[in-house]
Amino acid sequence: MAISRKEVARLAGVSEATVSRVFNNVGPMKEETRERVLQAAEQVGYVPNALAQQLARKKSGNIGVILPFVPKVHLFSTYYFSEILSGIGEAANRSGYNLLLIFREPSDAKDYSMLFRTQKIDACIVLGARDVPEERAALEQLQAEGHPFCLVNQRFDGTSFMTVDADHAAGSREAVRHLIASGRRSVAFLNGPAEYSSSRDRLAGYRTALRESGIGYREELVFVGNYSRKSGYEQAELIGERIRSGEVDAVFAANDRMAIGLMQGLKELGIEPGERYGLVGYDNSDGSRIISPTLSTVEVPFYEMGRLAAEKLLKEERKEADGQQEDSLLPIRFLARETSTF
Amino acid sequence: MAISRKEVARLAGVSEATVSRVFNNVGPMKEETRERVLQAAEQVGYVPNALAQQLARKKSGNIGVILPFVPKVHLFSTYYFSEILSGIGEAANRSGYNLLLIFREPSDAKDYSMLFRTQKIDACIVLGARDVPEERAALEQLQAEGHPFCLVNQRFDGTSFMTVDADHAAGSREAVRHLIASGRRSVAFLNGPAEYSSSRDRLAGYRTALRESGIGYREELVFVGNYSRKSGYEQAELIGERIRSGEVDAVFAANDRMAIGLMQGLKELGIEPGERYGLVGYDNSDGSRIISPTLSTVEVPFYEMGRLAAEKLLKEERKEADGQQEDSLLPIRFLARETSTF
DNA sequence: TTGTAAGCGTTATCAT
DNA sequence: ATGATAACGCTTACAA
Repeated sequence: MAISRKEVARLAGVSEATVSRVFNNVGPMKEETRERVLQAAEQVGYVPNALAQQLARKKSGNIGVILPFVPKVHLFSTYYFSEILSGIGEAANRSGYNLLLIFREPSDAKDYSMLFRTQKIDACIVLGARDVPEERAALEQLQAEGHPFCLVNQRFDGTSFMTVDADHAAGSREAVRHLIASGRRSVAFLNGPAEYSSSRDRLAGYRTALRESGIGYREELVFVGNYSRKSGYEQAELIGERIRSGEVDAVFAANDRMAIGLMQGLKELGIEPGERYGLVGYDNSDGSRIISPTLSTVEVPFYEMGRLAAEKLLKEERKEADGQQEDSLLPIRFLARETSTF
Repeated sequence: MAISRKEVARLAGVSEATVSRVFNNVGPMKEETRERVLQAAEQVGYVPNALAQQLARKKSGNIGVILPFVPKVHLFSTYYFSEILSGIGEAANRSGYNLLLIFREPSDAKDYSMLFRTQKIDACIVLGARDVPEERAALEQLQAEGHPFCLVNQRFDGTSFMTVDADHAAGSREAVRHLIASGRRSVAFLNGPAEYSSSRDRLAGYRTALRESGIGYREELVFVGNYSRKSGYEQAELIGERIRSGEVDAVFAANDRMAIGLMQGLKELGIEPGERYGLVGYDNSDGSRIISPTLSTVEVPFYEMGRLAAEKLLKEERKEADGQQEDSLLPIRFLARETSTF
């Protein structure tokens, strides 16, 4: 059994309350008493019991991180989650919070509220959310019940959910502008599902860039995958035809994985990126540097986004936030590489 | 404030103890009482407070997962951790355990023991451990204090730590055998740091394969990187020379990242894999399929390893283990792809 | 500056 | 089959 305050108190000749005070560094206390307690604690190897603290404080000290359960995942980039998670970890660590990992099984009902009501977590960060009724309902419930949470890389229109997002419209606009500026005339767009706000943002950026260049938007040049490499690969035939016919001379893909899949598919059809067609991906994933020719892409500050989400949440926990915090979009950076160069 | 047993008890006209019994499904009880309680709970929206349960049970219900803190990580494969983590998640979820993520900062002293003594976790899984004195000491302390833990993909010789590992010696042996069988005569080995047992296992497998083929082991054909792509890239010059001189006609790399780095470095020197030299990596990472030519590699069941580690631990928690569980090595699978084919 | 004692919301033992 | 009640180990008024 563990050593408790009691023995420390007895050994130091003080009350249990005093031991607590010393360990919480609260209230005034004689330096001598302090040292006596600390020494006694050291002697018996006492450390406060976190469970008891949590119960007494009514705080678990845990931040829940909800992320899609993706065994054998190749849907999302693992890079994406690793970076965000590390960012969250850094901020949480620094504030003495722990991270409770929660895999959101596709099957089970999204009842995030339960995590709060059972006091397992004090706040949570939701990754990989989609704008579907089920998810919206779950988040609205959280908000209604006053539980602090923050979304990363996903906004829900018409709500006031706390969110950390990057400026995907700007990133996409730049990517497409680059393609046009380098002489491409007809840029196809391989987007992801519209349930992700980031997909919608990218579409907006794509359209903006076209408009700014006086190029008409043509719906038949917009293709949709699911962000997996396979889904990019599968569009190769269709898009390849357009390239052959000269109808398309560049593709902007909503992420690197799809871009890479597409690139591989087109290659099998004998169509190489660069001269033949310009290609830009999105995420600056490891793969984009590995593939040959190297993939032009857009860098997203995932790590920063995770860190920021945790910091916002923690700030609110400490009540430092007066209601609204500004909801700015983090800047992205376009990276020109070989696939978009002649 | 949260609703507690009290109100439920009052509303159902029973004692608080009875409410607990119903929720824990313990002891005999009249079906009618049961329903009355459940209904009352439903009515006021009662859910048991996890913190109170944990304190009373002296169990946090958390499994700690310790992993290296790797911001902007490109040292370890994120694929590696994602897979293992998902596997752990599946097993833990199924048993009602939560995952507490703990980033091991390179700087701070490894005091895993504290996590147990404060009762934050009931058991833990250590990822990415290295066989260095500091780490050994921390783990030995855990064992001495009787805290259950399990290592994944890393063994410590001379200890009886619970471990889940894959048969890297066999995997490496097969990889090298394949290279030799396909006509290569002089296989260099680009290994990772010896603090990882998996590096040492691979070396053993490499040597076994050579011996079995009657080829002498030559230390000067063994190179060491740190598992990063960069470290593979940096060996290109040295290894390239050997290839040019005909001293080396194949390379077995201890992971895909180094293999890919090396491959890129050699390419810049005008040396292409396949005909010129055979190359085999290790991990079957995404990159191995993305790169061109595709990288022959060895598949490791990371997901399974994570799942197994959690299951072993949970079995012990439930005292189902009679001391020793068998410590078998999970099988790996060699995948021949383009870089090792003529 | 320190002690006393009332929670915190359960679990689990012992009666009844 | 159910009720009382003592832990669990801490935080935090309130008293002294």
